[in-house]
Amino acid sequence: MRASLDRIDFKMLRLLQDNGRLTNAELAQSVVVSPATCHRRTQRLFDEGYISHVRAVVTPQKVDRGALVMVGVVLDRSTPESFAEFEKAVAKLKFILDCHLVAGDFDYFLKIRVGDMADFNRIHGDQLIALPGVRQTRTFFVMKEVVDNAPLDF
Amino acid sequence: MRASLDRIDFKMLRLLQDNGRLTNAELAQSVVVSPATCHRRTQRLFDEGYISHVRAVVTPQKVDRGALVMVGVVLDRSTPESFAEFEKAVAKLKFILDCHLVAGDFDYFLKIRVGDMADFNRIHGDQLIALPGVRQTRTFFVMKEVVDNAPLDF
DNA sequence: GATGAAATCCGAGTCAC
DNA sequence: GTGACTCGGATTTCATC
Repeated sequence: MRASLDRIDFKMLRLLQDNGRLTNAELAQSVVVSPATCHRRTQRLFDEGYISHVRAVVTPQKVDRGALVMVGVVLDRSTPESFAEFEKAVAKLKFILDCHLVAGDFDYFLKIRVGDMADFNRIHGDQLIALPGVRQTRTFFVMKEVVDNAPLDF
Repeated sequence: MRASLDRIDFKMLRLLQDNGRLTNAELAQSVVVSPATCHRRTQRLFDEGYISHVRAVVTPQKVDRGALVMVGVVLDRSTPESFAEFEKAVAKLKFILDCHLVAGDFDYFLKIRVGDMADFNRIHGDQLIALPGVRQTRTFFVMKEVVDNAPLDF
């Protein structure tokens, strides 16, 4: 089997990233191969992990998750155990969309979606500062989402 | 037409968010309605904007975009014109996945994906500090992606 | 090892109720 | 909201290169 992607595979990836509902027949037409070949290639993109999954993107504002907040977190101690404990606890909080260990003034950056500022303040007091090992947090309310989760450019 | 979503609609939204490739027939079974009803409800979720689009999620590491960087940006001036100009320029840079206007120590937060640190350093020098009105940037390299773009919990 | 044509099967989309 | 129907796409097989 071919080791990497050719021009057609990349085009398929981009098309599917833009529209995950494309039918195999449409995709085949767009990249000018037969439906059978297109189907096999698409399978491969999934099987080999180029596409991890397909997601219907839900509009946050429509399901009462219109408020976005970025939070910088500093832990008490910078030990592997401390990090592990924090990360384990974060995974359970479903309102946390991103959690990244970073180099710089913070240990972690969180991206959080909630209904509104009141929600966030309650959650912050109840759940964020209660996370294991948290020394301090810095909250950045998002006032305008200029670009959110743009497609990958490759 | 019903003004909001019932329990079945919410379940469909969650299922489609988890797997955008679900067939209408499968979805209908999962929520225990007929395929015809399920089809109409799904249509509505799209037509009324509950689902904005469907995306195949491409694995960044597989397409040489394995490096993630968060960048805080401070502008020279806090005028609407300055903001508008900055935002317009940001929209053209495809390696910027998120750009949010925030309240706090920064004006904007960016989330950026590139191939590696060398890529980022070149881009930072060439394109980020060259963005209109940028006074300073603070870079946070992501050392570990604990959670990235988790599904929305609603 | 990959391709396209053809054949089968099954779901999407529509209509009447 | 359901059931039935038609059409077209998904998926497999197979011959070919």
